[in-house]
Amino acid sequence: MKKYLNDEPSCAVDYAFRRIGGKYKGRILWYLHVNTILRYGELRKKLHDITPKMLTQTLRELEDDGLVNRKVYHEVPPKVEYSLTETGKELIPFIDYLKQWGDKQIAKENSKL
Amino acid sequence: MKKYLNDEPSCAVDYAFRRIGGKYKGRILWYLHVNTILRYGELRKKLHDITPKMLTQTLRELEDDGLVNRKVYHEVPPKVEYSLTETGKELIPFIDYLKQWGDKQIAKENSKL
DNA sequence: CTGCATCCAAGTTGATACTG
DNA sequence: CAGTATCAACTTGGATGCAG
Repeated sequence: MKKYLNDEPSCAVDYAFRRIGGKYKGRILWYLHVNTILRYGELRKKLHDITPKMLTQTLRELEDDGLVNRKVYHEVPPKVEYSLTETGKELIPFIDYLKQWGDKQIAKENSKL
Repeated sequence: MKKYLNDEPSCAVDYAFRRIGGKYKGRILWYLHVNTILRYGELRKKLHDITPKMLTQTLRELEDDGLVNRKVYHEVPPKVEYSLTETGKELIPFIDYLKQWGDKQIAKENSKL
């Protein structure tokens, strides 16, 4: 994650956006909110249009940012579970709100057709 | 803006993210929330690191998405004012929340140094 | 003052094949 | 099962100059 330092009052808004602004981050956080715990393969199925590379990359970024936990089971076959951290959970109300807003906008668009 | 249609439950989250996920959109919405009305040049000063091209481009996207109003005064010199639409205002609680979260995270990071 | 046009650089995502 | 590696394509942002 890039550095970010300036004296703008909205600095924090920008900061937050960069942490959750990836193409799939919103959806991953949402799925982990709804399901609490998901394995790598389960996330892959839910995000049906994601490549393994992007999924791994995105999960690593979220992990580095302290938003998700990664729990590895050293077994055969391997098993890795992902879940929200406390910090990640703090974002849920916000994602909830965003989802409601999105639903509303989509409904509005459909009613125009 | 690209089409987006699938049957995922989190569809709306993704939809919303694409509408406010640009590099400067969060900040612009925030400034328009705090100041209510801003002229092109004022926004440019506040977003001191933005180029005119990006500012115009971003404002057009927000306008097309129905989040900001653009009011042109046909005078010399020209004058253009931007403000939030009703739909745009609905995003404010969300941006507020996000800002608080961001401030908190930044404080946390600083305390670790 | 408020932009638009052009060209280019950088960053982000995708496709495909392969591994412990 | 859960990833990595490599390369290509796409998207976004920046620099500069000009215009109504």
